[in-house]
Amino acid sequence: MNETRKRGPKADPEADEAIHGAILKAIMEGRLKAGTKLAEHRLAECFGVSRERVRKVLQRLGAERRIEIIPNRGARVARPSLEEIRAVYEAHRVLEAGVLVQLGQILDETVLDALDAHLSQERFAAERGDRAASVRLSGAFHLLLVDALGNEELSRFLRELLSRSSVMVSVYEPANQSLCAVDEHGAIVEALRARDIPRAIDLSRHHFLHVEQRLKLDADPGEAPDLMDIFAGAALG
Amino acid sequence: MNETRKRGPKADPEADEAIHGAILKAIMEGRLKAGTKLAEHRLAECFGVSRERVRKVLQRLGAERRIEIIPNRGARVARPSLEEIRAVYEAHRVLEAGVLVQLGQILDETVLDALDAHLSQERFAAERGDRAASVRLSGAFHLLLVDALGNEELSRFLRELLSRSSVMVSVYEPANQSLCAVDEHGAIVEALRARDIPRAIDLSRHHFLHVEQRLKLDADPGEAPDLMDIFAGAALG
DNA sequence: TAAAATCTGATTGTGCACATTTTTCAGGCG
DNA sequence: CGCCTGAAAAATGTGCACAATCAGATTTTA
Repeated sequence: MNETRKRGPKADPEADEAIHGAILKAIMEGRLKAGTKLAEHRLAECFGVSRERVRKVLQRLGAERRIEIIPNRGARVARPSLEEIRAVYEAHRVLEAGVLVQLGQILDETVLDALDAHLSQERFAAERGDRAASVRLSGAFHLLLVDALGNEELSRFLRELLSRSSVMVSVYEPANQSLCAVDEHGAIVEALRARDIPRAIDLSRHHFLHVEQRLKLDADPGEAPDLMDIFAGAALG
Repeated sequence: MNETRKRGPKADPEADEAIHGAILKAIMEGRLKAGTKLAEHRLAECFGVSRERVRKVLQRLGAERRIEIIPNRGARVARPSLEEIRAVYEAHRVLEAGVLVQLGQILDETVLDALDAHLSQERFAAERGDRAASVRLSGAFHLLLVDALGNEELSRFLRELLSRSSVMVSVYEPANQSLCAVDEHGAIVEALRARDIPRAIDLSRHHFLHVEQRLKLDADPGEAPDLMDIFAGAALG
């Protein structure tokens, strides 16, 4: 009785979570591009729920800075300015420096092995030329670093930053450049294995500055996509 | 015409912001203690607004992790476990390490002077034995460090962490101990002035470990305070 | 008498109707 | 041809009524 959709006015926190996750996933995967309008009634149709439920989820996404809500003008996927993008990348860079310092204190072989395993996946994706996988794994590398600390607060903050930069990629990044050079990730892991934290920080720093430099501005507004297509299979799933 | 309360069903984003700010301030100042029930109808009375408006604000505070919302059981001020507290302090410590690294790159006399001025205030408050001011200034010191970077993301994240630790203080900190020794703050500034970043990081690290060690667990539930008193002057202000 | 079950008052969750604002767009004017 | 004007249409914001659920008191039962 849990898998059938409940139409009645019963409390249903799972549906909220499902819709939140579906929209967030669509943003992360680039299917929802920056600036796309998120009309309440339309979304309600897509998911087959009431407008109020969509509304609540949008408010939450807004509080999480995932989307931008303008009073009386509705919600749209955040279209960050170049300044904001710089700030997000800088925040990630600063955070990672701190993470590396802390990693130097608690580093063990298990973490290093996990990082090595991840690097293999990254290299494999790069060899295949699988851009989608490369983008995903590139973000996952940095996530792996914070998750190694086992700190919920830091992990969540980085996830927030990553979800925002994923939007930026669709706006400011030319389509055919790889995001994070695998070699640079590898160098960081090497420095970590050698317990040379200052070098790891410096490598991380230049790695981010590299990525920031690659940002380019092409204010291509693009087409307004059909929400029905984007959330095709996700209706109450 | 802006200072009179508007009863009509007009859009009023300012009221939301005002209520959000009032509750947040009450939490930060320790007037709302951890675990306090935040009943919707009661709050609506306090602020003289509809229940839905309060509801929306509570949802937002929940998304910001300021309060805890349990389905069908309402909202209460978060009562973090000892584990969560440790995590928040650790997150602050890790973040500040990264901040210090970045500060080493952009540090100038203006920032150092601002820090010195702040230290004077802290010392003055400590001499007076003004505990309230000490607590406030102690948090402000760390805020000053991130704000020196001029990065909106980092500043907001730290503010979130601080608002959470301020709740913790009321739960786990014995009433009569000073929070951050001014000397430790001063030592960090000294290391910064000497451009000795590794030392600054180490000082910061031990400073936080110090504070963490001082945490004690006295699960005093306390009295249920009267919300009407707490938000006495804040009705639509 | 103590534990379990039930009932009741209070609180939270949801959909709906309506007010308000924004957007769209057709028509007229310079 | 472009631009302003204004009214219709669409979308958002809000309060209200009602349903569902929970906490505490009361009653029932072994």
